[in-house]
Amino acid sequence: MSKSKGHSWQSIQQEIILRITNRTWQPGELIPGEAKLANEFGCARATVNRAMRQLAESGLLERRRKAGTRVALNPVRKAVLHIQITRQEVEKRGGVYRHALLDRQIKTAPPYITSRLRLDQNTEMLHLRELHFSDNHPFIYEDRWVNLDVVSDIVKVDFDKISSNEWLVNNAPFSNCDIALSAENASKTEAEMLATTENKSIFINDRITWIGVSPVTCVRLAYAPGYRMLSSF
Amino acid sequence: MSKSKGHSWQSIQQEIILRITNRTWQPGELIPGEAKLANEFGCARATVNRAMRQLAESGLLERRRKAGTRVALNPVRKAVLHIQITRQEVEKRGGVYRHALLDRQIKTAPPYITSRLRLDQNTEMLHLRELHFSDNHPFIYEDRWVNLDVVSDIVKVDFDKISSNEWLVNNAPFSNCDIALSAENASKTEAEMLATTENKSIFINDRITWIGVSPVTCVRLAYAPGYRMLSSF
DNA sequence: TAGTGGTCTAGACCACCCT
DNA sequence: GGGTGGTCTAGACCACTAC
Repeated sequence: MSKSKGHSWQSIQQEIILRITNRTWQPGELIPGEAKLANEFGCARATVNRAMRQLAESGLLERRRKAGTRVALNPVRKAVLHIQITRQEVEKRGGVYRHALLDRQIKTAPPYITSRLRLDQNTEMLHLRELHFSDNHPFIYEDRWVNLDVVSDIVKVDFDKISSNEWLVNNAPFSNCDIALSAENASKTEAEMLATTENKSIFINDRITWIGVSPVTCVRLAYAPGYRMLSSF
Repeated sequence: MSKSKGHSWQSIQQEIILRITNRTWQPGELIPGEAKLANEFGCARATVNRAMRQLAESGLLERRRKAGTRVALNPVRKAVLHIQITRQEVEKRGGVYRHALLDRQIKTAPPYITSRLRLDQNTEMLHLRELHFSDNHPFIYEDRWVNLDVVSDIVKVDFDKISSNEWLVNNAPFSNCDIALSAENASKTEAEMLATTENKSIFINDRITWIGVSPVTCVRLAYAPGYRMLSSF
């Protein structure tokens, strides 16, 4: 009964996890309500609520009003990806960061970009191509389109001094982001950029950021072979 | 001043996001404390706390006792991956799911497995190889090792009826999970399994689950070409 | 319609850590 | 030392939904 004066929501959460991994409470089973557990643990209902709410958010519990709380039967567990600026990603791995601007043009965006961004065809956008290095080895080849209607200041920026990635994060707030991770065979260009061979398998991170319903930028990151994106929960 | 009787934590959160995207509160800037905002919004401090705490968890704010709350300068944004059983993943995409057991043996695990799982060398483990189909096309080729010390019941299961993935999720609770996503060129075996050609780029999901400090299972999922893992925030 | 979770309040104490 | 966020409480009302 764990009469352990578990007066913090973390300790209550631990106890709940214990009973699930214990199989005291089995998958699919209805577990006691907030009031009952608050009583048992000798704490306020809000404290139990905080513990259980977080477990429900992470997918381990399923809660419905009136129906009560169950141990999730087919838990959709949620893993967290930490999205940070490339410089920080390199430095966190212990590398020395450097970036190079390859190309910078204001031009009409191709239809496959404008349609994904829900912009009119023939919209003028800023197109950037950059290379990010770690210890002087190519790490990421970046191909980016920027919506000038939202980020008009960007035309004045000197991208030899700061990467577009870093400038945008600091100067172009966004509210939403769509991410698609995939694997592709390197094109000839990508292979040259990343100092590898054509058709080598590379990790692709396609990202679109939005502020409200307006697209801010759309970027394709091609990682040098061997990259592993880590996550845990 | 938004005198809009914003009496829910969600509406307060929206207002905070608005002021950040507005640049009313700029990156790095100190924003008013909980008490002050509670006063302004006409709600309890706990309500403001709930709104800001969640924004801090998602990386948009940085909070420290005494120092106050700032708009994150280099926000480490957190995207969420939804990890679900393969059958659900296929069905959610509108496909008809089927799986096939290719191989099942209890044998000594190779060192590259035991060392990752922090198990003794020469530990006997259950090795499984399975194929998951979507609309009768190969979707995932799965290579799995299971720790029999933790999941001893598994030796009795008939994996023609249920995939190891689904059985484990329902019967072997875990507390932690490490995920590594990468891109690799298909080996000859993988190419045959996934009905593609050797060296084709495929998306790899390497996963280890733990219960406390004990490894439960370690699995390598190789997705058929064209797979995209989606996420957003 | 009754029971459950979701949320809000007003107040309180505490841990942390900047000044 | 004092100001800030982190948390807990006891109570309340509401929304949803299984029954």
